[in-house]
Amino acid sequence: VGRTAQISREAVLAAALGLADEAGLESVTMHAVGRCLGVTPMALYRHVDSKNALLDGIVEALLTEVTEIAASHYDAVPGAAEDSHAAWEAPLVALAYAMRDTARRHPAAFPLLLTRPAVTPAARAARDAVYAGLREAGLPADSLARAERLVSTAILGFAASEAAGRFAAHDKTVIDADFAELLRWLRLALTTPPAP
Amino acid sequence: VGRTAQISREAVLAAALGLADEAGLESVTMHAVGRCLGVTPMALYRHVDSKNALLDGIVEALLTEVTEIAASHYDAVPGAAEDSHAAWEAPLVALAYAMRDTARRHPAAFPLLLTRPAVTPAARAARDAVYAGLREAGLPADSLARAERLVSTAILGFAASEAAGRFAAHDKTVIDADFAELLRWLRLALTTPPAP
DNA sequence: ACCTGAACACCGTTCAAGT
DNA sequence: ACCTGAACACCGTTCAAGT
Repeated sequence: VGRTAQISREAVLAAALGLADEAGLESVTMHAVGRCLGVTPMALYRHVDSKNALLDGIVEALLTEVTEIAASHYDAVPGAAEDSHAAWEAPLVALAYAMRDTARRHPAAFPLLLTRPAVTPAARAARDAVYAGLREAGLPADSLARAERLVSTAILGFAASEAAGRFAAHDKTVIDADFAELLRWLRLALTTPPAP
Repeated sequence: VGRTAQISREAVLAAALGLADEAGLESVTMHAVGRCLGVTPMALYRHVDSKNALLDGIVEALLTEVTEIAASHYDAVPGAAEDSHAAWEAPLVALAYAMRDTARRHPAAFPLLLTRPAVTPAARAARDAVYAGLREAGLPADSLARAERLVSTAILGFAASEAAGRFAAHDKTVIDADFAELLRWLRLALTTPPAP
C-alpha cells in the first residue's frame, strides 16, 4: 500500500472555483471538476464528501480570499483620503471593499455565501474581523453580535446583488455611489445609539 | 386542430414552487414538475421556455405574493402600536414584513430573488411600492432610485439569510430583534440627510 | 492509500410523431 | 393546439476492483 496522491483538496476546490468563474455555478459538476484535473469523478470523493461539501469548500475559499484581501487593503482603503473616514472604521471599510472585490472576481460563486450557514474556520475569521472593527468603533460588548450580523448581511447582500447582475441596468459609477451611500448608512447606524 | 389544455402556466409555476417548498430547490426539475402534474417533462415547454424561465417564473410568483401580503398587512402592521412608527413609514414596514413572511413560507425558493435580475411586471410592482413609501417619507425625487435599491437590498438580504438558515444558530426572538434593529437603521438613514 | 470502470437512476432538451 | 415517445449527452453516487 502507499501511492502518491495526484490531486489534493485545494486543487479540487481551486478547479471548482475556476470552473464557476469561467462557466457559471451550474457547470460546477463532479464530472467536470474531474475532467479539469484529468481524473475520474469518483476520485474527488476522497477529498470532498459530496457535491454539497464541494460547494461548502468553495464558500471556504471565498471567505479566505475576503479576509486576505481585507488584510492587504487595510492600510490603503480605496478612496480613504477624500472620504474622510474616521480611523476606527478603517478595518470595517477595508472588509467591505474586500467583499465587493471578491464578489466581482467570482460573481457566479459569491451568492453561495448568502445561502450556506458558514460555520467553518474561515467564516469565523471573517466574523472576528468585523467584531474587531466594531469594538474599535466603541460599540458596547452586548451589541457586538447583533451589529456584526446586520453589517455583514447588508454588505453581503449588496455584493451578491451586484455580482448576480441585479443592478445590471445601471452604470458602474452609479453602483459605486450606491455602495458609498450604503457605507454612510452603516456609519450612521453604528454611531447613533437607540432612542431611550 | 384544437385540444383542451391539461395544464397552464400558473399550474406549472405553482407545482414548481410547491416542490421547492417541500423538497428544496434542487428537486425542482422538469421531470419532477411534470410528474406532479401527471404529464411528461416535454409538455412543460409549451408553458415555459426552459428550466431557467421556470425559475424566473418562480421569482415572479414570489414577488406577487410579497406585494399581496404587503397590501393585506398595510392597515395592521405587526407591532405597529408599541413600535410607535411614524405614519409615513407604514407602507415600507408592511413591505418589509411581507418580504420576511414570504421568505419563511418559501425558504428554498426565496434566495432566487437575490440571484435574478427581476425585470418582470411583478418586480416593477414591488419596486413601485417602495418608491411610493419613500416619496411619502419626504425623500427628494433624485434620491428615490438609490434609496429604493439600498432599502430593497438590505431587506432582501436579511430575509434570504434567515430563510437559508444563515442565522440558524440563534433563537427566533433574537432574529426578530435583529430585524427590528435593521428597520431602525433604515429609518435613521432615510431621515438623516448627507452631511454637506 | 488512492484511483479506475462499470453501472444506476436521474437530469435538460431535441425532434418527429400522434390526436 | 397540445401532448407523447424515443433518444442524447449529461448528472451524482454506489460498489467492487485494480495498483
